[in-house]
Amino acid sequence: MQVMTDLDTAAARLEALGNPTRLTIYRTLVRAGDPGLAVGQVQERLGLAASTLSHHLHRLLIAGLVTRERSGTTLICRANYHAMHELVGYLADECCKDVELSQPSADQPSAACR
Amino acid sequence: MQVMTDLDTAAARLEALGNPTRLTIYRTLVRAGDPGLAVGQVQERLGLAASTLSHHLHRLLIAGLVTRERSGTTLICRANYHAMHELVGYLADECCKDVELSQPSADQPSAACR
DNA sequence: ACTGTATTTCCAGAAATATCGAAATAACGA
DNA sequence: TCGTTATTTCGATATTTCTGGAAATACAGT
Repeated sequence: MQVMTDLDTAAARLEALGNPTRLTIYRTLVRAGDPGLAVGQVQERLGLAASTLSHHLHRLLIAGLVTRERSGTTLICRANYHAMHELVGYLADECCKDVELSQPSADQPSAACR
Repeated sequence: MQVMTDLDTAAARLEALGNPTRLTIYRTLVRAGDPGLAVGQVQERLGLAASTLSHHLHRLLIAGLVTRERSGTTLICRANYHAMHELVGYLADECCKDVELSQPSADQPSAACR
């Protein structure tokens, strides 16, 4: 697994997920799994204004956490597991060495969790 | 490990970490390890205005990601590994079932990562 | 009590964010 | 090309966030 080295990238993804509405959207897409969901289906499930949803999806998209693919007039959205995995890997490196193994840092190793 | 069930709590922690300055502060505290760092030491290392640093530390504090303890006139800050571990666990449950095991959800299981 | 050090709180301004309705765009089918 | 459906972009407003200087608070030592 490729370790995310860019702190700003990690921060951008954390910020993208750090909004209850967007985290709910992301969660919905994760649970939808491989087939993904059309924008309209997400809107239906969450009851957001179309423009609001579009705005949040855009944020998730530019953060790399969601991918989109056109299928006719509808756009299919999917959670990008790779980006999330990178992010979790980054957090694990920063804190919880026991969740994911990583190259030892020059600094003193962080204490084990729990 | 206790699974974090509150989406809003997760979002609050993600938001707290989703700012480059705060992520840097948090990272600094993680690397400082068990002895922690005084607020002034963090300020010294990162070169922030005292009030700005105080503001960000407060955000991390109320998110539960950092703990503080007074030692004389200085306040010692430490990364709260438990909170981070909970957060990583939550993200893993939402996305990457292969990082952490969790109770199966009623919805269809999310696809494996990578 | 007074002084010095460490840190927070208060204040204010600039910038970013969240929300939603209305209008615009994209793609399909007839 | 026209109409319909799906989605985004635009515009506008209310709220929140980020930043840092100045003042206030907390503690220790004398």
